[in-house]
Order: sequence, then structure tokens, then C-alpha cells
Amino acid sequence: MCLSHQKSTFSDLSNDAKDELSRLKTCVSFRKGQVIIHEGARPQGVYCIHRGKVKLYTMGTEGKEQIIRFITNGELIGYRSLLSDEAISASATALEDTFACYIPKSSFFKVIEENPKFSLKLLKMSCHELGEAGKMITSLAQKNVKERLAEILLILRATFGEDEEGYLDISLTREEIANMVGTATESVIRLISELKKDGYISSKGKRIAVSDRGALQQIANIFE
Amino acid sequence: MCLSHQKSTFSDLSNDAKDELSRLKTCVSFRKGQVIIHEGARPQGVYCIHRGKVKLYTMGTEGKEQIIRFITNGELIGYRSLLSDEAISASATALEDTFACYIPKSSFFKVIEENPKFSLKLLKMSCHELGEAGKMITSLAQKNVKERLAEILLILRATFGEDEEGYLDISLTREEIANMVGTATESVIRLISELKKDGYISSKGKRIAVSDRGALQQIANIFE
DNA sequence: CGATTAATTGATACTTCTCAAATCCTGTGG
DNA sequence: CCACAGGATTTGAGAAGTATCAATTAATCG
Repeated sequence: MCLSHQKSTFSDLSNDAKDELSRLKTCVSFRKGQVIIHEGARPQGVYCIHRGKVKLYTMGTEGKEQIIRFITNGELIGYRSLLSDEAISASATALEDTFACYIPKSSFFKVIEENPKFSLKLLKMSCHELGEAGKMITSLAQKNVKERLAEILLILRATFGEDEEGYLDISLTREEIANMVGTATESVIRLISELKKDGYISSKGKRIAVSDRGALQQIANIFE
Repeated sequence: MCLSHQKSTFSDLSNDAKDELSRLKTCVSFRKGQVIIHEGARPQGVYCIHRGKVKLYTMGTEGKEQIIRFITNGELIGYRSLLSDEAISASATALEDTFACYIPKSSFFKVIEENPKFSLKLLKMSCHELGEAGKMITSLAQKNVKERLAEILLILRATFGEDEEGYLDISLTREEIANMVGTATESVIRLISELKKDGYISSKGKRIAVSDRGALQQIANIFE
């Protein structure tokens, strides 16, 4: 389970604390497409993803979903809302069959209170996310659709890696990609085929492979 | 100084902790337009605003600034970077003459470690910000410029309030408004005069007053 | 009171969205 | 195993929304 993960949010806890968490947690699984937490609800606990991929998104006007970010092995769902004591600001849905631990609110806070270092780790994590969110804001506000698409493809590659054939190890519909980029599905389709024509990416059906990372970075205006 | 503020980030600290902070802090002031922290730098401490108004922004491509949010009385600058141990992700510049406390990194961490409740408060704060950032992302991705402008005007009103004449108690150039909305200065100007023509806002020079909050909410698609 | 910066307006070009239609997949039931 | 229904993807054409550039006017600061 997720406590044993190298890169789990809980990885730095003492063995005692881990043992206690083990007693308090429940194991849950979600089928592809299943909603894990729903925007507007009041969370009663957090989920720690053991294995799987999840999208975090808010509903914009006209019921269009805006994907804020992805969550995968070792990461938490629902902690933001629990800690800020607000309604859930973003829904989470499994992108593939997903296994997770569920930790009730009271247990989660108990662990926080008894482990200052863990609390600090959460703080570090949320502050990091805050920086990422800032970057996303700037991209959305200033880059055009092609630049943003290139950026998202690089983010997907960095987040999920590639399979043996070099394809991104994540399966998203064109619509979901559009919902990250913040554009219409048709625009994503046109630009993907443009990037393909230029040889920067390749694709087979739904699967996409980044073939020229440098070119995408250049398009996305990323200098690192 | 800022420790005495009712709504200061430090307001819940014990008197002992406050006393200690008082010894450790330095008072600083910034003139209008002065940069407080600069994107990319490594922060050596945090600032707590006593009185003043500050914009937090990142530089996008072509050197265009994107305002992420505003910071005012009682709020912190630089804590995100310090806590996530990353370079500063957003510059901060005073929008008017501003007075603040400067708390060195080591002292800040000392207070955190010795006051678990304060640590939790920071956590709550950053998680709240994370939710706000998510909203901003969705707006930028899905709303058009007019909707976003209406939303920003409402945010400005909620953040800074109004002066005796009903004008927003914040002075921004049209360009700065455009840098929040994520659009061109000219577009903001055209839309402001449109909102004015429709009687939803009024303005005298730089100063803007919201006259019909409901109408702006409707335009911005905000239902609350 | 200049001189500079900010705000405004108009015209035009470009990007992106929307709608419609066609084709391609994919999972399911016969 | 195949055919088919329903969804996903693709393509095209036209409309709408925004940006850009240039020229004026207004406001501000020393």
C-alpha cells in the first residue's frame, strides 16, 4: 500500500506513525472514469494514491471541465480542502483503474499534530503547488494555444514518463487535452497534426510520443 | 507594526512568540513602484505587510507581467519560496508606499518549529491560496475577456474595498488591470468604457467605482 | 508650463471558436 | 467473430473575439 512507496507523501514518517496510519486507513479502488471527490462537497478524509492516475479539475461555465493538474502514485487527494476548511474546489476522477488509501479526517489531523515534520512537508508541498499554479496562470494568460499545447505535452511527459515504445504513459482524449490547454477540442486536434507534420511528435490513435523535446521547449518558450 | 494587526498572519501567536518575533524582525519600507522581491532570487526572509498594497506577478514571454494576486495589510510575501525551498516564483512590487516587517529565514523557521499551530495556519493559508489559484486558472482558460474583467473588478472591490466616494481603494493603471485579466491594454480600455456606458461601473480618471455589483456578477458568471 | 507617460480611439489582421459533416474507433451484443 | 451503435476524431468554412499598430488626446510630475 501507499505508505511503502518511496515517494509517498507519507514516506518520511517514523515507523511508529506509519504503523498507526496503517491501522487507521482503509483501502479503496476506483474504476476508470469513477469520480473520487466531487467539487463543492465537504471532504471527510484524504486519499493517497497507491497506483493509478487521476485528473483534478473544476467545472467552468457551460459545464466545461478545466483540468488543473494530475495526481499519481504517492500523491494526496483532498488535503487542500481539508486543511483550508473549505468545500472541495476541484473534482477528482480516475483516468485509469486506481488504488488508494483512504485516511479519515481525524486521523489525518492526528498525524499532522503529532509529526511536525510531516506538517512541514505538507506545507512544502502546497507551496510548491502554489508555484506551479502561478506558472500555469501565466501560461494561460500570455501564451497562445500552440505554445500552451507544447508546454502541456512536456508536462505530461515529465509527469507520466514514456512506455517502452516511447509513447506518453497516459491516455487522454483530445477533449481532455483541450481541457488542460484551455481551448476547443478541434484546436487541439489541428495543432497536434501540425506538430506531427513538423516531426516534433508522433501519434498512433490516442497515443502520443514526444520525438523532439527541444523543439517543443522552443515552441513553448521554456528555457531551462 | 504588523504583529499587532488583528488579521495579521501572526495574530494567533502567543505573546511570548510575538515578543520574540519583535526582537528578530526589522522594519522596512518601500516606495511606490519599488521592487520588494525579485523572481528567480533566493529569499533570505519573509516580509509581513503592515500597511500598503503590493502586486505579485511573474514575467511571461516578451517581458509582459502577469499579476497573480495582490498582497495587503497583515499578509506575507516570500513565504512560498522559503517553504518550498525554491527560487522566488513571482516578483513583488509596491503599488503605493508600503511598510513591512522583515523576518529572517532562520527566525521564521524557528517560529514555525516552536509553534505547531502557526505552522498549521500557514498550511491553511497556502491551501486557501491554492484554491484561489485554481479558480483563476479556470477563469483564464474558459472565460472571455469581458467576463474576466468583470470578475477582476469584483475581486478588487472585495480585496481593497471602497473609499468614501465609492471608488475602489486601489490605484492601478489600465495596463496593470490588463496584466491581471490577461489581455491587451486596449482591450481593457474598450471594455471598461463599455461597462461604463451600460452603467455598471463609473470612473473618473484612473479611479473606478463598481455601481452595479449584481450586473458584474452576472457578466462574470459568478453565482454566490 | 513643458515633457513624459497613460489613456483612448480607429482600422486592420490574426487567432481561435463554433457549427456541420464525414470518418474512424471501440466496446458490446447477437 | 462480426456488425453496429455511439462516441471520438478529423476536416472545412465562416464567424467572433482579440491583438496589434498608429495616431490622438488626456493626465501627471517635476
